[in-house]
Amino acid sequence: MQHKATSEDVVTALLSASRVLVGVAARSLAAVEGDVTVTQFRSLVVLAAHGPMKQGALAGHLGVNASTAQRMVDRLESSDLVARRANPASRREVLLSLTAAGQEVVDRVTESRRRELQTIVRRMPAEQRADVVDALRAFADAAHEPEPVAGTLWGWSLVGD
Amino acid sequence: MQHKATSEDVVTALLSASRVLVGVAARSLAAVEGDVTVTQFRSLVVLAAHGPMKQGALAGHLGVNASTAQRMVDRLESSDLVARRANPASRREVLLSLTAAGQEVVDRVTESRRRELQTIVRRMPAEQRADVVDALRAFADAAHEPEPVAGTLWGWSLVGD
DNA sequence: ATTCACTCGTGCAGTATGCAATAGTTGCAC
DNA sequence: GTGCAACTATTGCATACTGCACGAGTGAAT
Repeated sequence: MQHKATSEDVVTALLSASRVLVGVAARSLAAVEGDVTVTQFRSLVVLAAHGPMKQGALAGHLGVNASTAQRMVDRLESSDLVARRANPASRREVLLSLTAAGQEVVDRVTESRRRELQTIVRRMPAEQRADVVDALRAFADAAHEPEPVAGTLWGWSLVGD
Repeated sequence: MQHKATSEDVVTALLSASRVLVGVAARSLAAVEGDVTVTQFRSLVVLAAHGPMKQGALAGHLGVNASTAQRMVDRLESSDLVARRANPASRREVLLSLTAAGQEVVDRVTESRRRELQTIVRRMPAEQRADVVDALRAFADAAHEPEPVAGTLWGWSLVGD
């Protein structure tokens, strides 16, 4: 069983594993669910990862239309999760940044996700963990650690970014 | 490096791998994008996997409100991807089933996804593939192959189901 | 016959999404 | 300096997704 793994087998295993990973991500977001939508959360993650940016840049990272970002930021601003401030250098730009509350949402979700994954991992025999790391690393390498998934629908920036 | 994998390492590797998997899924859906929305596609997948069912059942599988399913089916019916037919046994039920066109959409996306994963897997050294299978299987097992992810937001039924 | 549970359908409200058009800002060429 | 082109944010319009609440038809149990 160790020697004859067809790529079909691998693909099947990958699909199976992604079901789990996605379930984890979904639950971790639901866990903090304080009205924060998926897309809204994606925005928060991008801002947390890359720091303050223009609205257009955010739209680019999310792979959505500028107008979509526009109105999402409207709502995030209302919820006090994101702050708009004028760019002193150029009056036509608006700089977005996370508020403390926004940062806190990101932290809570991330924490929840890591905790749940830890729980699963601890159920695995310790000797096998090293194999998982190697295997997944090999997979990710083979995949090229992909282009930033332009225009993604899911923006799994969620899962890391 | 083979002997001391902390669960932190594993979690990190998992997060990294999920980025890849999600990217694949996103692209495979975009590839066929003929107006079909994410949610709509999820519906098609569920129907393809479990066969004809009532609207309420579909809503349950998707983890959405019955009214959401209701109107989504309205649109899928307009697009001729799903057919409503009365259940002869009980006049209060409506049975949903995939049309040929609907089945074809599912097939195309699935095919695209598998093909892309295959491409990645083939880039990996063959000896390592067996490890990946074992590792991912162990992970999925440890995760319990989760409860149908009730109320999922992402419904990665997408990825298999 | 009445009551209760199940199903589907609809109205209402809020969010997300894209395309197109508008308006203010900036830089560059002339 | 005037004017044009590019950049940025914003708004209008149309559609889709989402949940909650309510209504209507159907079926089953008492």
